[in-house]
Amino acid sequence: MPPQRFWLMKSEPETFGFDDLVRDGRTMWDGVRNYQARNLLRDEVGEGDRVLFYHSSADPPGVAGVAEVVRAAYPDPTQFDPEDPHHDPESGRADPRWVAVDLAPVQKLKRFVGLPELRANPRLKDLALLRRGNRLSVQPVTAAEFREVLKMGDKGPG
DNA sequence: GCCAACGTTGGC
DNA sequence: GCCAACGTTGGC
Repeated sequence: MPPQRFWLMKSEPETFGFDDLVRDGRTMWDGVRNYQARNLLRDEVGEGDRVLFYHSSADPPGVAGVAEVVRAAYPDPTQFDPEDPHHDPESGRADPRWVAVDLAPVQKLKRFVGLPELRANPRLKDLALLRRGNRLSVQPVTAAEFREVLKMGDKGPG
């Protein structure tokens, strides 16, 4: 078994938030249409990896919980569906362009860790999420960064 | 609603 | 291969 790795994945809570993941028990994390993110999903993200579930375009934005990758990359079915907003008419079933993974909830953080708080933590200064202009919907997180965010979410600020 | 940042597209 | 135009992301 490959070593467990750590990621941050974004979701818009108005569409699908961490509480929805807890309710459903499992979800297909789909709709990635960026090549850099696709390559990470396809080549690097593996079953058993741990995920910081980040609420983007949200009020407030931040990390809501921890998820686990329960199925590694497979063809994202939404790319073939003409009714789906993520439909890609140029992707064919013989050579699918986009992939999805499945996630399951591990734990909701005791306390939501908002973006300003992440920014304020010097231990997270290299977090990919905080780099200027970053828009990737899946990003690598180091084990130390992952632990740090969990720690922040386990108790009060400061 | 605004706008900065970034990716993609397409004319040349 | 360059680069302007355009679309999207996402915080504020």
